[in-house]
Amino acid sequence: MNKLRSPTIIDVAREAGVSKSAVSRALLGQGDVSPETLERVLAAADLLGYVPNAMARGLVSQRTMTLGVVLRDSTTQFYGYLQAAMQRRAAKFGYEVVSVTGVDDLTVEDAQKALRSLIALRVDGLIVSSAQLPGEDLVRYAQRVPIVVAGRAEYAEGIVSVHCDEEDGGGQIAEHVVKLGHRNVAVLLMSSDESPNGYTRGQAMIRTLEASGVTVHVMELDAYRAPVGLAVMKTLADPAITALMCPSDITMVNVLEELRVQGIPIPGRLSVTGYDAFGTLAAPFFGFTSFRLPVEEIGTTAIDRVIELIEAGVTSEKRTAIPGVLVPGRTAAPPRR
Amino acid sequence: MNKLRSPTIIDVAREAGVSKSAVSRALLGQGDVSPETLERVLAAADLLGYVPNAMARGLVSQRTMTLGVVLRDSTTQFYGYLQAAMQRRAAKFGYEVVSVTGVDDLTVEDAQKALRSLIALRVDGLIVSSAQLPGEDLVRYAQRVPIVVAGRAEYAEGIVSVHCDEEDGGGQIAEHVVKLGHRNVAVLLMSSDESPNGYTRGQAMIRTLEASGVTVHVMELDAYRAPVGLAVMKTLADPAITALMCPSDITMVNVLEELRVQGIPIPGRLSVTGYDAFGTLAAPFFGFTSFRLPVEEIGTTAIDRVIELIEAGVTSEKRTAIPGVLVPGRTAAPPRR
DNA sequence: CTGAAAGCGCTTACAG
DNA sequence: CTGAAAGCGCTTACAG
Repeated sequence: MNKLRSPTIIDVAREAGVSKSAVSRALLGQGDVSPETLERVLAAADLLGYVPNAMARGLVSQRTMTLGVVLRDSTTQFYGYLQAAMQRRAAKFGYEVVSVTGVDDLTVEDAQKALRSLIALRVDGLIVSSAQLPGEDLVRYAQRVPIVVAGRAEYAEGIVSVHCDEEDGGGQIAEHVVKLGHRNVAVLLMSSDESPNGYTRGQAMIRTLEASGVTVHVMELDAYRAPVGLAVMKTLADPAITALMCPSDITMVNVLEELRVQGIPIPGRLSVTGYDAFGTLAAPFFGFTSFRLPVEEIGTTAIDRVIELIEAGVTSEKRTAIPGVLVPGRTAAPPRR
Repeated sequence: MNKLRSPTIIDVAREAGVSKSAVSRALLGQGDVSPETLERVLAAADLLGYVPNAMARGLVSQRTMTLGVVLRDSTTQFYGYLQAAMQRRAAKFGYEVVSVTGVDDLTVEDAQKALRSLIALRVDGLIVSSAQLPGEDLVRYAQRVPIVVAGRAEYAEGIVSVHCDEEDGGGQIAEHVVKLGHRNVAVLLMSSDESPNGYTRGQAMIRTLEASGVTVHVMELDAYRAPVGLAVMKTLADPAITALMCPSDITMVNVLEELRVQGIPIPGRLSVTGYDAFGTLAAPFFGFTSFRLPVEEIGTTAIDRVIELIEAGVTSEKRTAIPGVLVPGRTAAPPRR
């Protein structure tokens, strides 16, 4: 555990018998160096286990080739998938991705702190995926560093966003329920504070159902993980209701547990739908009727946008809504006559 | 999108009408500053939206107060939970956590690249959670920067590790199966290359079963997500076998799907067990019989160890095995007579 | 093709 | 309590 001093460019230069300028050029592969110098530098660097100090490098070059990502909560699978997709895409362009995540849920304060530490690291670009951060906080920094919001639509001045087309998604899954023949449907609606996405998709469901002449029973919900007992009770109390639409797969699992405990047959007595359809809950075994969020494309596109911003200063699109895909399953079926 | 130059300490100094040394002292809160200077500096910094350049700061102070984390694959929930736990703990000590993740699966090469870029950032400590990275690669860097391996036991010289007590875990869940009365049990065993943890826990299951006089049928598996069709077929072909033990919940879900398609009643014809028991698959709705990995404690302890190493140069324990807890569920029951 | 010099934005002794 | 100076480890014009 004796802390060895990390070798610097000076050490490499001494070992190779050249100047540190030569080492820098050789390692960067830019500027001219003789083949012989190149070889000696490479050998010396390897021998010493030299890893260039990114701070010193970034300080002078004013570029870090690093993208910062603020994640709302890494325990939610969406963020894990997003992170992976971003990393994969960024690597293609030679950028590194470093991320800071919240725990349980990122408070506004946490998110601001995370944002600041990423800015302190002077990342070349920032991707924010946290519903909580107010747009104004972003605007303030967006003049200095390119910022892209991933996972929700952002309307603040000068902020680019990439998100799922919730209008389309909520509409598609509601249409699926309509086509199955349901005429009385309960919808669990998220509060818009807690989840703008959940709210938007819920409203889209409601609109689509109503447009088809379906009677809609709206039940409000505070959070994806909020208790659903009451909503389930109210749904079952009305024998006319034959389907229950949830704002997420997590919520759906909670609903299904309530129904299981009460011995309610699914989809016999009640059809149930979710939303998300990726990760472990998307396994065929569960057979959840859901709607797949295009998490991969959201990540990829967010990276593309931020790199456009970094390298060209402008972006091709200010807001990009990416469509997902309906996932029919075994939890929703035509209503029993 | 006009890229504004970020304000530097010089800008703040000018605005406050003091020297940059004074600004530095005021902002760091160390060294003496008059209350008046303090106030003016704070006001100026706030006005300008000053965020200290972490690179410049790190370059001179030789400390970054940042911990680097290499994650195998952020789409696996274990890593998401680990990341969150680490972040939470590190924040308590004033450290920031930045993580680099693999995609799908981190190759040795990816992991090395990730390690190097974190070292280039001159993080104060490193936590590696990737089964693939050879111990020797770690040893090489461990002389320079404290490294802790999280999630697997590491025996390489000078490397500290924190992991689940797989011996105990495999043993406990096997004992549960024994107590239920099974006398003929199939065990899906991971290859040790793919997953040292999976292999260790599998061996522990086998040992425990055999010690109780149970007949064990070992079936090898390449990966957690590998197809399980053949193993399930072989298990069902032998009517004496009444239980099937899986190395993870993910594998278990695949097994259950095979069984569902074939219409095999669970746990009537066959009891099935998993391993992991956190995240979405741990919801009561599923009722999986499993064993909970102490992911929270692994993360917390890993952070504690790396901070000990950074601040004291030594650690209280070289290898820490943390026990998990048995989660009885509805997928395992006494065998049908 | 090469090296000496300046400078990136900070912190930290060091005088005063 | 304050500011001038040195220096962290690099890159980048600039002469040669």
